[in-house]
Amino acid sequence: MPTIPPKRDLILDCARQLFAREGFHATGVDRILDQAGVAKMTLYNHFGSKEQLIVEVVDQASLQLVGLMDSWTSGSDDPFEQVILLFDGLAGWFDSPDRCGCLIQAAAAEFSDPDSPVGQAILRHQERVQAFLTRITRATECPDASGLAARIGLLFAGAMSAARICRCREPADEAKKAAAILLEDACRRAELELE
Amino acid sequence: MPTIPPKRDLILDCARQLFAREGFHATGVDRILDQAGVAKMTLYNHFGSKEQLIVEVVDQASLQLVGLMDSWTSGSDDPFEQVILLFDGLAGWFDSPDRCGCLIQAAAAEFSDPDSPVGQAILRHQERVQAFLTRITRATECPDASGLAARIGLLFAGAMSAARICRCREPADEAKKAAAILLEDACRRAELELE
DNA sequence: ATGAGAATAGACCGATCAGTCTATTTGTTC
DNA sequence: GAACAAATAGACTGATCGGTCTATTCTCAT
Repeated sequence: MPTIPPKRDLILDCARQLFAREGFHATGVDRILDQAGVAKMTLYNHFGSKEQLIVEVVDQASLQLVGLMDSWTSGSDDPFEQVILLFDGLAGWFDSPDRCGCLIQAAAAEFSDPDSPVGQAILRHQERVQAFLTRITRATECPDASGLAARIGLLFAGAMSAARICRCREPADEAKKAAAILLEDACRRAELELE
Repeated sequence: MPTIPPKRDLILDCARQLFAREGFHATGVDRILDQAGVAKMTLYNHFGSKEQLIVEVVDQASLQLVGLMDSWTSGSDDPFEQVILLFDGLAGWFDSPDRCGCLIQAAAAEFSDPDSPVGQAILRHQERVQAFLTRITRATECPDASGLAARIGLLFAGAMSAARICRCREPADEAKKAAAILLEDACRRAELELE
């Protein structure tokens, strides 16, 4: 017997797909039950409410995305190459046709109250991403690594937002160019200051 | 008698506020009617359906935003200064406490079908913004003005997306720095090629 | 004053919403 | 085989959804 019941993961997976495709408010609980082939009480015994289910879906999606970012960049130790790999990975991520944008951005659009449970989950994600990017930019040894990470994060978020609309990899490719320029510029300035 | 009935604009305004604050699916038609103090048939006589109302709200929000972008940048003819003014304007825009992100991004999150009427309105907005930014970057006389515009557009979208979560002007300020670097870099490369 | 078009209140429709409850069946472990 | 927890189907609740309909009132130009 698995420590985590498979039914629970099944519900989580189906909910994630439906939420991503149709939106959170537009997806009824019954639709999730149909898709998962699961009884209503099974869902409510596991999650208690639709809101709690959404929180867990958002948290799972966040961990999955940050995990992907980590695996994309694991091929190199050089921060410059890592940023390239990061946006290449993102571009590949958006190549899959069934993908419709970033689930966490969608959640942020539908749940604007930062004090709500869902809002808190979104904030947790934002911190995870920022911590990850800062870990990369700190290796450049240029000052203001967190500022540089924030700017690269903006490109990352912008690429996701644009990809939701155009449904292609071009935004990620364009963001890669921009991120490379920002990183190059930051390193150049750091060298100038050292002289 | 005004050519455009004031009741119609009142509905449009209330709907825009509620959609921005609560989301599109989460906002019922009745809530809009209460807020506007208007009878149900008045809304349906003017717009025909909730979906059509959403389309008009999105279109109005798009025209308003592009108009703002135009007014922010109208203080200068220099493309470099215009980009600075653009992100300064955006930062100021997000300073108002009642603002919760970009309505068009929220619409893109909730209506993922690009063929739907709402999806079409979102695409129209994207084209408007891209055309506006390209008009600015073309004045730099550097090659790939549209690519540069796309990259600045990513920063713009990223700043909006981040501001929805952190509810502050910092993302726009950070995006301004990044955009300045991108623009500077593009001009520098153009000069190098001329030599 | 009258006729017309716009707006009104509010009942009403079937569908769906999130969530609860019960009674039954299943699968696993002693 | 007995016991127990997990999952099942499905009826059910009250509320809300988007949308329709009717009958009445308001406003205003003729």
